Amino acid sequence: MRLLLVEDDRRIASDVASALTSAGYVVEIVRDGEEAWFLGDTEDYGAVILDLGLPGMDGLAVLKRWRSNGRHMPVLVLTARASWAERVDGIDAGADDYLPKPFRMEELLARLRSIVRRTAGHASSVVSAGDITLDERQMKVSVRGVPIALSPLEYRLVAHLLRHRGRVVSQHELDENIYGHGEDHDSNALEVLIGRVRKKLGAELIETRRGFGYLVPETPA
Amino acid sequence: MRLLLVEDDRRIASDVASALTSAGYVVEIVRDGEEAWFLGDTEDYGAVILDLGLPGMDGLAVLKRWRSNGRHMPVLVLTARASWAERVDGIDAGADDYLPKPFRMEELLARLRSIVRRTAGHASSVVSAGDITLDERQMKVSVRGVPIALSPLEYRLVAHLLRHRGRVVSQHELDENIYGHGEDHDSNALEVLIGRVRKKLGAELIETRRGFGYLVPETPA
DNA sequence: TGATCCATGTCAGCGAAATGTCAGGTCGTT
DNA sequence: AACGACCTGACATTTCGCTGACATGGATCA
Repeated sequence: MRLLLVEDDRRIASDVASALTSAGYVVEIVRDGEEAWFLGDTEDYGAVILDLGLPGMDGLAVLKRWRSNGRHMPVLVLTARASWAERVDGIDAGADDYLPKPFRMEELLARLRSIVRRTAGHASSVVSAGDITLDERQMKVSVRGVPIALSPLEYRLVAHLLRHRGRVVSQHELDENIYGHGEDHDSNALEVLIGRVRKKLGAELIETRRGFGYLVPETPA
Repeated sequence: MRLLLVEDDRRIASDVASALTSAGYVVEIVRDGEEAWFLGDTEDYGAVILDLGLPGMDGLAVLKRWRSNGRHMPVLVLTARASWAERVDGIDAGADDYLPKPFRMEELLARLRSIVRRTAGHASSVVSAGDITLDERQMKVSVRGVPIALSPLEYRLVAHLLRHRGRVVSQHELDENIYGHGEDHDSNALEVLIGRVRKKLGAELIETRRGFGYLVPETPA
């Protein structure tokens, strides 16, 4: 799962990021409120870990703007100031949970799992493109109603492409979202994966944009 | 909005009640588990604030009986004890949020707003999938009407999977909800448990989603 | 106290599924 | 045509989940 980590303290950011990474998440880090807002507004993250006390734009303001733009991803708020007033503000701004610094990494992981689980029902869980339907709750992919068995990696590939249908997705982005950060790329594993998915779901689903990446066309309503 | 406040300590009850009243809620107070259960079962409340440690009937038991009767109003549990195990018990019993004592009144209000905001859930006393029926009130599982004896862990497993039928449940989530701790996982105890349940209830009930978790398919009505 | 039962964890090994690797192919661009 | 990006099929390897057998440990009861 892809996470956005918003934290300006480099030391904390890298500690947290490495813990998250080894827990199997794919992590993007930003240190600035403006950029955090932009990414959270335009990209899809499974969850956001948001430090208050940021340069650029206040963390709570970022959160409120996301919420008022209809962005519902789970948000875990971190803060050094552990006053109850802040907790209240955070919850009212739309935070799903709240973690005062300093914290143990295990607790962060536990709370993260908790909010991800709790808000899992809110995601619109069925996406489709062309003949293909993806049910994220059941992790089931169907072609014209017929369920197709996909391996884990194949599923992640399809899920990511369908979530971002209508735009070109680079190989690098796919790498990051499907595998973790294993920098190998003298391998064509991704291409092989694409091939296998095409064989199962039909070659038309995924278009190749030579030199740029892959595209699942948006289906006109 | 009308609230039910279940709290046997008169001092706390009146403090909370006056705070709630001045926050605009209409509050009814009960001090006894039996009466709480009766009112919660027969009247409609926007939310319930439930203290554990009650005379008459244990708070968690009250909550469980509400839930198994199909009462799904948001419930905020107050407790002096806040261990992980308690939390798991509370969540299993159907609590929407937890607030450890002592607490700030503002935080109680914030959490109350929060659980009311996400009014969505539902819980009924009997769920079924395929040939399997789970009666949560009696903690009884049947296959085509024939009761099957399950061990405590087996029951928790089945109950969790059936409550969340129709979506893939990760091994980790099962771990957390069946056992109550975090990071042991170099054991295959859960897989063994799954195997035993399958032997008792039939292999078709639980599908394996390799790499992701398990799924009890939703049965079309 | 000891015998026994039941629930549960542990372990080793099996087999299938998943995934990576490689060695050519194909296709498009210059 | 030549180059590089991409595709494909075959094969090797690794991972994952299942199973049966055994160990442990607590509860119960004579």
